[in-house]
Amino acid sequence: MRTYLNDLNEAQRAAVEDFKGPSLVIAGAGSGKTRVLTYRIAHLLSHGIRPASILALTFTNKAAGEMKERIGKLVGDDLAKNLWMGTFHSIFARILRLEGNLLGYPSSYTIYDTTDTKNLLKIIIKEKNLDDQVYKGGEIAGRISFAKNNLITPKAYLASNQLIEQDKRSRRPLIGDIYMKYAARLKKADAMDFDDLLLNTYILFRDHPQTLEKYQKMFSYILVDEYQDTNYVQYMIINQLAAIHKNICVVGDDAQSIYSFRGARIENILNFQHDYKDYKLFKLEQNYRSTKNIVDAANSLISNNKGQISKKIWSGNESGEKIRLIRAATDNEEGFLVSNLVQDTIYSEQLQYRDFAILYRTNAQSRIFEESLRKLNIPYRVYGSLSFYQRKEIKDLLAYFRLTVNPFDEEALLRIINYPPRGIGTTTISKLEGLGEKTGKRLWIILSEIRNFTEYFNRGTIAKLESFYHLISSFRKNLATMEAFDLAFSIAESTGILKDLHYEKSPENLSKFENIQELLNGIKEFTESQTEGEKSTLDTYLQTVVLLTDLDTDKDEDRNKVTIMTIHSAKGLEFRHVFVTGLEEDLFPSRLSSSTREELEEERRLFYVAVTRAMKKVILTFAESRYKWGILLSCTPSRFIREIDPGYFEKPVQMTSLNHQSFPNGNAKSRDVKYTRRNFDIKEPELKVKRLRREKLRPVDETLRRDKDESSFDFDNPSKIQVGMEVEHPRFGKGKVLNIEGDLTNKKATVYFQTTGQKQLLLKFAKLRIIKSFE
DNA sequence: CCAGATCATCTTTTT
DNA sequence: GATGATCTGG
Repeated sequence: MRTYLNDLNEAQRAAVEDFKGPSLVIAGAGSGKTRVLTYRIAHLLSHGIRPASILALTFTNKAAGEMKERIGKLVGDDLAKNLWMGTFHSIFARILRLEGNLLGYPSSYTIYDTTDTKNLLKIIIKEKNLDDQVYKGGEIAGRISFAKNNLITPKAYLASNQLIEQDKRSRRPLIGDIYMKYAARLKKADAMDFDDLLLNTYILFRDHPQTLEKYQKMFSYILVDEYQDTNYVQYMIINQLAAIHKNICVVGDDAQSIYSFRGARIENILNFQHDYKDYKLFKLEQNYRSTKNIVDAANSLISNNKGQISKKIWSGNESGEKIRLIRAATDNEEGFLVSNLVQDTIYSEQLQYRDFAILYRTNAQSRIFEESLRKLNIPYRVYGSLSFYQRKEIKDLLAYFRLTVNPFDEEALLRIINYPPRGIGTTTISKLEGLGEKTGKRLWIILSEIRNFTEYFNRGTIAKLESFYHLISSFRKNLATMEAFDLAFSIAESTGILKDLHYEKSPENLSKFENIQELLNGIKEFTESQTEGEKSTLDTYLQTVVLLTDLDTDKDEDRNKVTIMTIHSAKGLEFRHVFVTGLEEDLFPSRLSSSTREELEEERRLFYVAVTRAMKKVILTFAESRYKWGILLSCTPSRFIREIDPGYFEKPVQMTSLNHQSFPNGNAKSRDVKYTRRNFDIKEPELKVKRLRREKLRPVDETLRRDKDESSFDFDNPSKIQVGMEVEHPRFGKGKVLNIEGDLTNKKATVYFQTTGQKQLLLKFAKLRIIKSFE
């Protein structure tokens, strides 16, 4: 039983054994951070501390699940099961289910995801008759999120001169009002967004001292993972909870702070010593994961950043292989080279698919790797991108579930009131919304007394609305008694969603049908996983499902697959071989994060995270040209490649050459990869059909499109455009026409042009403005 | 009111 | 290229 301490090195062991009082664990990449956390918790448990008095906050649900499993193996599942362990959001959601009535929320409140939030904001912006070009849903959502993460309520927002001034300067003075309205609408719908889960928990504890005290006493030990990525609210809540016992252990690595865009404050970890004077510091500096070469390369990269906690990460492993750098001509070739290299390596080194990860900066890059892997019949799993739960058919069905659990959930109601089509159109819906505004009543209430509104709706419409009301009501009757799966299945069936998709067997519908099946299977699994006595009704299912990400729902059959994901989602994971792709200026580092030093340093930390995921081998790739918004443009290799000391690369690389288009003497040439013996007779039914359909839709996708602003674009006489002419693209600037393919007079042509600026762009596109013509 | 077609906008990163 | 918003003819 006590032998587990022998699994740890000295620093780890100290951090595990010394569990009283505040401690700060600075844990470099691969230094056994998770191991320290799990063993520390196991250690607490083996000292007789009750599991229910331990609060462990992790970054993903998956991390929590794995940790629980490992703790279970050390000290027994029955102990591990009762730990309070999960993400900030899921733990606080749970507390708000229990205590939210103090703030006026029922325990069946709904959690709005990002899409719901944006939709609601769009509605509000429309209602206020504001220009949706100035007030864009996403940006307003970001602003409101920023406010919530900094404990600024709508009232406080409107009272803050500074914020109002900022908004005025950005010509959006009414954001505060939108925020106020938004908060009211959420409340009216008994709903919270992601940020509310944190903000409301803070408010709950602030305004209800007896409740705070209950949890302060209950959680005698608090552990926080990835502390460098906590934001202000999270920080405040942790401090609230830890105030009595002060047995708080935070673990993190300032070099891996990559979430400032959602309010994470790297200072939280830097200031821990001020917050808890008698803190103990533990530094884990030995990297067990990666080879010497990888660790040293990562160190040489991160040393380009200024402010960090001083530490020396080192590896006692073999020196290992050097980093490979691969240049590809296009993004497509990048996918091709990477996939082939994966396959070759699997053969030559006898590896498994799961040993490989392909990482990138933006989700949009996933498609190409999917296609190229599919062509080679390599199984893969994409994480993130369009999360399973974000798909239309899934959201539709979930909306029925949500409405059944919480009929005031307006987003859900509006989503499905006419899906599948039941003759309730936009006119009716906007009348309903207008009534809702006017009377202050929730839409569901209006529906319930729809017969009183004969002056607004005609008889037919009233009948339709009433039957919708009865449909949902009939589900609600079964809510308390029926099992989650049975109810879900009967909803999917009686709404006609299942039949609809099954009836017409187009490939899209088939995949939708399968997705819905998968969702239902998930619910089935959920029903079965619930222990005896626990209710497995639909509302308990919904409570967990919103906060799940793809990462959390790993299945056995997914285990031996190549992993494709953003670097952000790769945090905390490790793979034998890691491809870091798309290493080009304006992509990685992102164009939007290249303006200030702080932003650039965060991008660099992100790259650091990417490289340190690898155990044995790192492969960096970049393309010389890439499609973006359907436009081909040429790219410059990322500065980050040059920031790694050249000595860590496979062949000496003349770094200066990276500034230019060409590459020196055979370095990492595309032909380094053999791909002659591949055959391509592969099955990819989905893809082909999809392509055909698209082509039907758009027989000529290189159509020269007519711009609305005809005065500034010379399309009345497109034949004027000639090779050699100087032209201007609204986004990419001035350039020269290189080549024209197709028929200009019929406005069906591709115009290639090269910009004259410092960057060489090659565009294939539509909108051109002539600056100087060939007279 | 609806379905299909066309337009418009978009890309960081996530709980 | 892909999604959601908007237009159009039935």
